[in-house]
Amino acid sequence: MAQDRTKLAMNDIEGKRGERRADILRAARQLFIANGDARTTMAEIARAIGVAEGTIYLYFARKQDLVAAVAIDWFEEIAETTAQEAQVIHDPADRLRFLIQRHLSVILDNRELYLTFIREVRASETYGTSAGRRVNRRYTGLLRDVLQQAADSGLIIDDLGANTMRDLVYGGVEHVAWSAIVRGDGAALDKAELSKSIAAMFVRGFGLQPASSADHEARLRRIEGKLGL
Amino acid sequence: MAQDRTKLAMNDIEGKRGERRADILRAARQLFIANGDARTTMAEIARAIGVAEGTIYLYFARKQDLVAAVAIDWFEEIAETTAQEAQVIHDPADRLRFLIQRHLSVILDNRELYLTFIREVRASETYGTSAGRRVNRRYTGLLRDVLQQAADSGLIIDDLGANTMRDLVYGGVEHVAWSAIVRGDGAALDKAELSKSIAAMFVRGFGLQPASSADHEARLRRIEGKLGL
Amino acid sequence: MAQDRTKLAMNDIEGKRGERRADILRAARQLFIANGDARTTMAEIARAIGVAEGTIYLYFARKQDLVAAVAIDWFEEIAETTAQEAQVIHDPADRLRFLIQRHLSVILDNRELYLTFIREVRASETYGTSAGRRVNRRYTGLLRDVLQQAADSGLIIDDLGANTMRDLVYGGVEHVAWSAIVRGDGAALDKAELSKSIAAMFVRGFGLQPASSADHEARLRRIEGKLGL
Amino acid sequence: MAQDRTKLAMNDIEGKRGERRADILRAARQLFIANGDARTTMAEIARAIGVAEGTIYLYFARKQDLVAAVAIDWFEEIAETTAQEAQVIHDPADRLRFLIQRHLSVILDNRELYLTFIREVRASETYGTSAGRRVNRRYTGLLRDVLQQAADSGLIIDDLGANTMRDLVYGGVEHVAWSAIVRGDGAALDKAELSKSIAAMFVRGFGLQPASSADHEARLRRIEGKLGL
DNA sequence: CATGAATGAGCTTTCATTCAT
DNA sequence: TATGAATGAAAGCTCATTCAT
Repeated sequence: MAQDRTKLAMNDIEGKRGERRADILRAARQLFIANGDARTTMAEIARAIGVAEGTIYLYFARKQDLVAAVAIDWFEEIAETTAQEAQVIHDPADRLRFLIQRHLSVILDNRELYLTFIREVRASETYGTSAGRRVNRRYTGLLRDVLQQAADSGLIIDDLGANTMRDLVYGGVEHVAWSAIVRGDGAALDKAELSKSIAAMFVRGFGLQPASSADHEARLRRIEGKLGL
Repeated sequence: MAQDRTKLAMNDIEGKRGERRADILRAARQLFIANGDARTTMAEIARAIGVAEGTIYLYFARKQDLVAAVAIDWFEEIAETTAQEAQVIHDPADRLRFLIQRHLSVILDNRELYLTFIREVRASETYGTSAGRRVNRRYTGLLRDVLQQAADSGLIIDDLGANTMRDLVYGGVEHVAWSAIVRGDGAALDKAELSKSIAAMFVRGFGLQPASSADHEARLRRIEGKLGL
Repeated sequence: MAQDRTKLAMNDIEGKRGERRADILRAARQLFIANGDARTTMAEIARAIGVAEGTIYLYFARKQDLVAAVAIDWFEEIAETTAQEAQVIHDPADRLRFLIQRHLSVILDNRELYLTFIREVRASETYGTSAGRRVNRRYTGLLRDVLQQAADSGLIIDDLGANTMRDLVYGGVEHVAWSAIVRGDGAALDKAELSKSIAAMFVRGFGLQPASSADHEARLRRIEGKLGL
Repeated sequence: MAQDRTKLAMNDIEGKRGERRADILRAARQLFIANGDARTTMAEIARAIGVAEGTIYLYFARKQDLVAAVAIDWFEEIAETTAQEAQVIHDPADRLRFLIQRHLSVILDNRELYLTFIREVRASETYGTSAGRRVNRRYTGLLRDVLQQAADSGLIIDDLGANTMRDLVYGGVEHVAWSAIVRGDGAALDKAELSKSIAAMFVRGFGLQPASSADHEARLRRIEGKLGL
C-alpha cells in the first residue's frame, strides 16, 4: 500500500515518465550493440529492466519505433559531441580532416548501431520529416556548412554543390570503413593517417583553398567565374 | 554402371535442371524487387512458378542461399555488362566517369537488389571466399585496375592506394544515390551531368593525369618523386 | 516496486497459472494415451483445450519438454500411490509380490505412457540429473530398499547387489507384460496369480528369508559367511 | 550400349535381384548402427550404394519395411550364431548362463539395432504372424526349450511356464544391460561374472536341478507333486 | 500507468513417397 | 528395372502485439 502511494507520487512527479523511457532506451541500446536489433526481442528488453512487455508499448507503439529511437538517441550523442569538438576547428581543411576521422571512428566503433541508423532511420519511409533526419542533418551539416561557406567565399570548386560533396565524403568514408570491417582489420587501421590522406584527396578534389589564402587573385577569379563575369 | 546411366540422364536434362533453377531465380528476383527479400516467403516464390515449396529446396538448401544467389545472379549481369562496355573506354578519366555513372544507375534502378546484395552477400560471414566476392571484385576491379595502372604509371597521387580510392569512389557514389532516393528525386537526377562533376572531382583529388599527357615534365617529376630521386 | 506488484499478481493468479499448465498436461496425456506422443501434434493439444498453439510454448519451451512432463507427471502419480500402499506391507516377500503385481498393472494399463516414459525420460541425455530420474528412483527404490535391507540383515544372497536385482525384477516383469501385450492377451492375464509365481521365483532366486525367520541357525551362517568367518 | 546389354544380362541372371536387395540391407544396417533408423533417410541409403531413391522402393514398399527387414536380417545372424554355439552346451544351467551372457553382449554391442528390433519388429502390429516373430522365437526358443525340457523332466519348478520364465530371463537381462547403458558403463561390465551371478539366481529361482542329478528322490517328489499325488 | 498471459499468423525446413520417363 | 525430380503435407517454433485486469 505504501508502495502504491509511492507509485502514485512518482507518477505525479514530472520527468518520471522520461526516466522510464530512458531506461528502455538504455537497455535496448545495450542489447542492440550486443546482438543487433533484429535478434533482440521485446521480451528481452523488458526483462532487462524488470518491466512487463506491455509496458514498453506505452512508450513506443511499435518495435520499429523503439529501434529508430535508440538509433536516433545514440546518434544525437554522437552529433552533439562532434559538434562541440568541431566548433573550435576553424580551418576548413582541418575541419574536413577532423570530421573524416571522427566518422571513421563512429562507424568502426559502433557497427551495429550505425547499421541500424542507416536501415531504420535513414532508409525509413518517413525519413524526410523525421527526428532522424534532423539529427543526421545536424551531424552531416557540420561538414556541409563548412563546404557551403567555402563555396560562398569562392574557396572551393562547387560544381557539385555542398550536399553532394558532403555525400561523397561521408559515403566514401563509410565504404572505406566497411571494407575494413569486412576484411576484419578495422581495429588495426591507422585512422589518423588514413583520415589525413583522404582529407587531402578531397581538398584537392574540391579545390579547397586555405581560408587565409593570400592569393586574392585566384579567389577573385573564382568569384568572377561564378558570377559569369 | 547405374551411375553412368545417372550421369547420362543428368546430362540429358541438364537444360531442364538449369531452366528450373533459372525459373526460381527469376521469380524470386521479381518478388524481391517488389517487396524485398525479407517480406517474400518461400511459399510465394513457389506459387509464382507453380511448383511445390519443397522443390525450391532441391535447388537451394536454405532461403538464405536463394537470396544470396538472386543477388549474385543479378550482380553478375551488371558486372558483365559493365565490363563489356568499360572495355572500350581507355582513357582513365573517361572510364572513371563511365563507372561512376553506371554505379549511380545500378543503385537507383535496383534499390532492393542492391541492398540485398550488400546485406546478404557483401556483409555475409563467408564473404571472403564466396562467389559474391568474386563478382564484386570483378565489378569494382574495373575501377581499381584503372587506378592501379595510373598509379603504376605515375599518373596519380597514390597516397591512398588503389583499394581505398576505389572505396571512396563507390562509397561516395552510393551515398549520393542513396541521398537522392531518400529525397525521392532519384528519377529526376541528371546522372550524366552529376557523374561528370563527380568524376572531375576525383580526377583532381587523385591528381589523375591524362594518359596521353604531353606534359612529360610533370610526369617525370612524379616518377622521380615516386622513386625518391 | 513494479516487481513486487508483479509477484503479488502472480500469487493471485498462481492457481490459474497452475490450472492452465494442468490443463495442458491433462489434454496432452489423453492424446498421448490415444495416439502416442509422436503422432500427437502441438496443434491438436492446443485445439483440445481451446488455446492458441503459442500458449503451450509459454509453459513448455519445446515439445519434448511437454512430452517428458506428461510422462513424469503420470509416473509421479503412480509412484505416489504405490509408495503409500507399499508402506504398510512390511514383509519383504509380500512387498516384492505387491510391487511385481503393481508393475504388471502399470505397464498393461498404460502402455503408451510407459513407453513414453522409457523413451523420453529414462533414455534422455540429461536423465542423470532430471526430475524423471528422481521419480524413477523413488518408484524403483521401493523395491531396491527392501532388497538392500534384506541384504544388510543377511536375509538374502546378494552376489548381484540390490540394483541389479531390482533391474532383474522390473525388467523381467516388463518383458512378461510386453509379451502379453504382443500376444494380445494382456487383459486376460491373472495378474494376482502370475505375480505370486514370479515373486516366489525371485524369493527362491534371491534366497530371501522371511524377516521373522526362526531359523537363526541359517541366518547366522549367512552372516558369518558374509563376514568371512 | 555394351553396358545396357550387360545390365539386361545381369537382370536375367537369377540372384542379382537378391544381391541388390542385400546391398540395400547392408548399407542401411551400417547407417542405422551409426545414426539410428529414425535419423537415417532413404536418400542417404540410396546414395550409399549409388542407386536412385526410387530403386529402394522396388525392393521395400515402405521405409518401415526396410527398417524391419534390417533388424530381422541382423537378428537372424545373431540367432544363427547363438543356436550353433548353444547346440553343444547340454547342461541346462550352463546353457542358461551362456544365453544370458550372449544376450548381454547382443544388447550392449548393438544398442541401436536391438532398439530397432524391439520398436519396429517386436512392437509391430503384425508381429504375431511375421518373420520377425519367427526369428525371435528361434532365438528365445533356445532358452525356452531347455526350460521346457527341464520342466518335462521334473528338473524345474514350473509354476510359471517356460514362456514366462524365458521372458523373465531375457527381460531381466535386457533391463540390466539398459541400466548399464544409461549409467554409461556398459563397456566396463564384467559380463562373464555378471552372467554367472544372474544365471545362478535363476537356477535357484527356477529350482533347476542338474540333469545328471542323482537325487532321484527329490526328482520323484517333484513329479509326484506335479501329478497331484 | 502497469501487467503479462494469450494470441496466431507466419515462417522455414524435412523427407517418405510417387510417377513420368 | 531404374531413375530422380517433384511433391506437399506436416511439423515445430517465434515473437510482435493486444487487452482484460
